[in-house]
Amino acid sequence: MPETAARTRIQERNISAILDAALEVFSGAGFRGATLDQIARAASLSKPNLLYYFKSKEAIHRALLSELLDTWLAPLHALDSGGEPVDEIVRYAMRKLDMARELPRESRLFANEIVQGAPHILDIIEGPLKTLVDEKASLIRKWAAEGRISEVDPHHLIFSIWATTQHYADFDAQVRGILRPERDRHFDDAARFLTHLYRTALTPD
Amino acid sequence: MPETAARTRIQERNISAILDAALEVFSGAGFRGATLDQIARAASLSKPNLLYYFKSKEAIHRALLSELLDTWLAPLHALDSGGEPVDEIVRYAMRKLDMARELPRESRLFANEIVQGAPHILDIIEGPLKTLVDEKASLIRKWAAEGRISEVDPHHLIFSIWATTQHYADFDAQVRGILRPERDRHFDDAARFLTHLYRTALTPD
DNA sequence: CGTGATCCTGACCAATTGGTCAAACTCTCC
DNA sequence: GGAGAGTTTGACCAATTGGTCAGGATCACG
Repeated sequence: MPETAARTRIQERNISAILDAALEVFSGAGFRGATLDQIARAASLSKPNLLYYFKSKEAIHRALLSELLDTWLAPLHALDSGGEPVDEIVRYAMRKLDMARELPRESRLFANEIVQGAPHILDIIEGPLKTLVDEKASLIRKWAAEGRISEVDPHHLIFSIWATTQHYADFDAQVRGILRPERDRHFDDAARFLTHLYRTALTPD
Repeated sequence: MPETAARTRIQERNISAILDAALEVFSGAGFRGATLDQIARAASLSKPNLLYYFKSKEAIHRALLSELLDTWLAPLHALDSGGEPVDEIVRYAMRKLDMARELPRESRLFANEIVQGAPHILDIIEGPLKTLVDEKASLIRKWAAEGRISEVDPHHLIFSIWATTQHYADFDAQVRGILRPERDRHFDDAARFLTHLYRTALTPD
């Protein structure tokens, strides 16, 4: 665990192996449900070797969360004042839905964390995340004031987009259990449904 | 842990104290994150005394889930073919939102379980729950075929109602963190937003 | 090749956890 | 008030868990 700025090839490889293994384990079991042995096994390393790179279980978890936060919030950052408002919001929802499909482990990592009261990231939620959301909420409110989308509460609009899209990653077990024999094209169906939902609700008059 | 049919007053009191304590602890920490000591403390009982009433941690968890399942699905059961379709569905969403407000622990109990792959209730999801949902989906499809609501995928409509309403219980920490100083009337705002969302999306033409 | 830094491991540890058990206590009901 | 069922507990246990440590293996580099 040397604090040198540059990383050895070995460090590079092992640290990313650990983070990947940790993502797998933490996202499937939550912080407390995950064990260092599981992570070590998944990373093909010995437990003491894990602790050579990260000084504690918490340190791994913290590193994971902060590594992934930017990725996770990128789509909201990309919500731009440039385009056509309704399209812009629908495209945001679609981007989030894509992320639920392609990064389900990341989604579940945050879901686990937040369901249990967000003990490790409350400061981020109340700080940078709140700032970002408030900023985008202003934009949406402006669009509504200009009559370019219908009058909706921007915060709750954003929450509903998070909820409906992340649902397909976080509650995957339930979705699959209920859609059972009807094949795996359910992300396409979800995309169609959500597009309709938000387009009709946001289009003015 | 006598298997007698009728329950002593003491059994009555202690079993419900245990289930209430377990709901508190399991919903806040997940199955694996919860400990018997925590539950025992919350129920004001000794740990061996807990295990006198339930023979294992799993048994407590199982009892909780099955006790709460009916309550949890009642609103969907109540979705009736009688009323005006759009009202009926919007009222279903409102009932679910009320439950998120009044029974957040129950919501988080199920959320924890499902996020982690639903290991203890997969059979219920794939069995009775799927049956119920498929049945209500048929009803919704019928309404759409009759032109009384717009053409939407009924399964994804139901998922989106679950997602948007339970979000306020399951991700409460995040919602509160972001809405921070803006007071606690956010359930009313959510109700208004969701009513608009589903009413506009479901009203035909 | 050698040497210092980096990397890795087996053995070990203290704390926690789910669970057991025999003995003691307490309630109920005749 | 006493007998038997029902209730409670302290002491205990084996397994698991997060974490340490001294020493050995391996790498980079002059």
